[in-house]
Amino acid sequence: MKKNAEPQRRAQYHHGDLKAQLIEATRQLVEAKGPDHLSVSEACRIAGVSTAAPYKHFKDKDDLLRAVALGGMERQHDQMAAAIVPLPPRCLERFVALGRVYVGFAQKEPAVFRLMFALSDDHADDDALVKKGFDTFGIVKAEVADYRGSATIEEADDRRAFQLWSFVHGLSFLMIDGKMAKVNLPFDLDAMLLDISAKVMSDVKVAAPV
Amino acid sequence: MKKNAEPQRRAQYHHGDLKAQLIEATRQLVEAKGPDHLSVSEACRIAGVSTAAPYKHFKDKDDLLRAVALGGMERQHDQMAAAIVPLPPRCLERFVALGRVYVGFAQKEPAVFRLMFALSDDHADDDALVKKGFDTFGIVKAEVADYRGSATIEEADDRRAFQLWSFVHGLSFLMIDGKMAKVNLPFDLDAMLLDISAKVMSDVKVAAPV
DNA sequence: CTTCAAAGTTAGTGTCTCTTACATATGTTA
DNA sequence: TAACATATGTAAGAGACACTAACTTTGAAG
Repeated sequence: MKKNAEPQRRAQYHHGDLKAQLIEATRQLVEAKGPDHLSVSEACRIAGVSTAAPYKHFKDKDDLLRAVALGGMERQHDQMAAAIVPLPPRCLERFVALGRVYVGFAQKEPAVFRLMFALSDDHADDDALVKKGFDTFGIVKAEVADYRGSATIEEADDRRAFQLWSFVHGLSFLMIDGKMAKVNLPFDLDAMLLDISAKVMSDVKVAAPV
Repeated sequence: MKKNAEPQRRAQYHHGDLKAQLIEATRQLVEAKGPDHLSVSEACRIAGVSTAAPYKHFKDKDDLLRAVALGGMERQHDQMAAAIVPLPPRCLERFVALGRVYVGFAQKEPAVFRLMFALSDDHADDDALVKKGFDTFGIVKAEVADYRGSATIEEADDRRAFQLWSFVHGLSFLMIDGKMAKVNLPFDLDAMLLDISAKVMSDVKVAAPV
């Protein structure tokens, strides 16, 4: 009854792409069992390496989880950036699209989504993570200013962008926590997003279209 | 060099109030180190009992953490219920007060706040947790209906209450994640809450005051 | 007083994270 | 091309932890 299968013999001593594969294996495990019940050992088993291998690539378990979180932030950012490209400028539909992507990401990868915002202490020290979050928020801020017909972001734009973000952020958490089911809303996400966007942007003086 | 101090000799064999004290010790540890880096063993050390003792009161570690979460939800609920008592009915200030308590709780007990919404899978099976969350949301719904001058909650009230909840929920998470600092908003919480309350409730036809 | 259940303890088992020392591959430079 | 430095892997093990099994103490009920 040998307990380990993979690690002893591989075609090549070097794995070739272990770092990326460890991140991917961990991502799957996080999604399957949650961040608290995953073990680095198990990710090693999936990747087919010894349990000491990860520590050549990551400082510790948290460092690995942070890499998973960063991957999530990049996917989220890219999806949001892509969602607004085909839409005509200066319409509320652009905010709806951003919100739909944000919420959709949380639903597709709930555990990663939580991870992106959950490891607060270590996150604050991770420059890549902070920067990526800042970039994503920048998309929203730019949209708010653009809706107003301006290329420069004013203080009121910050406030409105933050309101939009808070709303979809909270909405995402409540949805993946299953509060929706309990609360029993006859729920149309797009309508909700449109409604909230209109309300948040209701104090905007829209400049005459170009 | 004996490593353990307390467990071997206590005045009484039975602790008397171990369950409550374990919850409190765990709450402190969660707040100090986060849910991933806390150990039941350490909580035992604080409470002065052996490491096997908790399993007479809790099924496993998650069960203990869930008890901590439930305690948090009770405190949050009670604080919210108390906050609106002294305020005159049917004014936006009541929503501001609710939001202030919600966000304030998240700031005072950020780790517990996360815990209340983070263990989704197990949470859904915990009737006490689900019920308490439902009760708290009920406070908001009742306020929305009352603001409208009605004692019965309609579908539009559900929607508005959910919007308010989503907003403060997201705001809370963003604040405790330190996004505020990065985003650098010259931030007045009360003004923000009043603004968002007014916007969310802007489609309410307020009945003539009694 | 006896009995019993509740609530502790001790002594483990198996798993986990992470370290240390060593082995193997890769690229650079003499 | 040989030698070396560096990157990346393994094996073995220390120390902590979650949880279990079997035993002990205590208080209460009959």
